[in-house]
Amino acid sequence: MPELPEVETVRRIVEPALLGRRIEGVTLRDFAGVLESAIPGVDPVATLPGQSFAATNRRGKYLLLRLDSGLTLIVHLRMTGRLLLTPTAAPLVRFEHLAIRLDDGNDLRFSDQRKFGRVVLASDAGVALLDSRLGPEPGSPRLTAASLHAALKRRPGKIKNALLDQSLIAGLGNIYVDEALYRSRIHPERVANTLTQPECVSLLRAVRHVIRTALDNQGTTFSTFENPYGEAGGNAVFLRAYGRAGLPCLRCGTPMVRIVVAGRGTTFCPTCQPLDGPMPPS
DNA sequence: CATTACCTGCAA
DNA sequence: TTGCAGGTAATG
Repeated sequence: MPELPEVETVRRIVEPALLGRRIEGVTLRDFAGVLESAIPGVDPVATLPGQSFAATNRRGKYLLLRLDSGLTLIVHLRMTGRLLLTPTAAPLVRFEHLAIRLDDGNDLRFSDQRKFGRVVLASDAGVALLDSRLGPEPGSPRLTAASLHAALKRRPGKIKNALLDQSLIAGLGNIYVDEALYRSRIHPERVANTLTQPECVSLLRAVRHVIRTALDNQGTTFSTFENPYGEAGGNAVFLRAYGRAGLPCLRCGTPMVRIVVAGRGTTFCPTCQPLDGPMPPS
């Protein structure tokens, strides 16, 4: 489940491999829908060859590969998408739907066993539109406990739903939302607009901690995530909530509970994360 | 606001 | 054989 740390891990690896490289050819296989155009009348397969990679950026869970023409390939891995750097000579394997041939003997390939991920060719206007739909990055100085508190005040739904909303904060997904709520001792079903200012301070600190830790460990590989060289991330051993249903809470020993919130499997500690708010001092 | 569709490998 | 995994768009 690639979230911000996984996508940023991918970006940091592909950047040195792509900058200055020229696209020599584009191959689409059975699932041609993986490559889309957001520009009417522009066919990516015809347009991409000859263009070179000029910059890489990331916004939330979107990877932005900017070309010297000013166009950008917007990549979203969704759940099982992978961006791979592979020698051109290596045969395309199952699930590799798109191969972008570079001028150094390597391919940039997009693999996805579930056909949810996309690579979209967009103009600067398309990138700006995407940017406008997303909230601040977790590390942005524009995001403060006060701004988070104010935004949550307008949210009558559950805090987990709010944190999964990319227009509130960009880049969080199921894993890091559960981790951040566990660290800040907030029940995932707490009504967002009831969070106190101190809870928002704690929650934002927790969000930044779990994202930074995952980045430091090149992302979480729970089942499928791999970086562009096929290597797993090292953050799974640092997870304290996600995937631990039925196991003892690492703080108090209470068995962790699994519920469904926002249609997602959600793991939390019923003792450390009470629905009625912060625990009174003991 | 919440829930479902999309998709398919895999565990139970 | 069934249902779970989940990011996002679409739907209720």
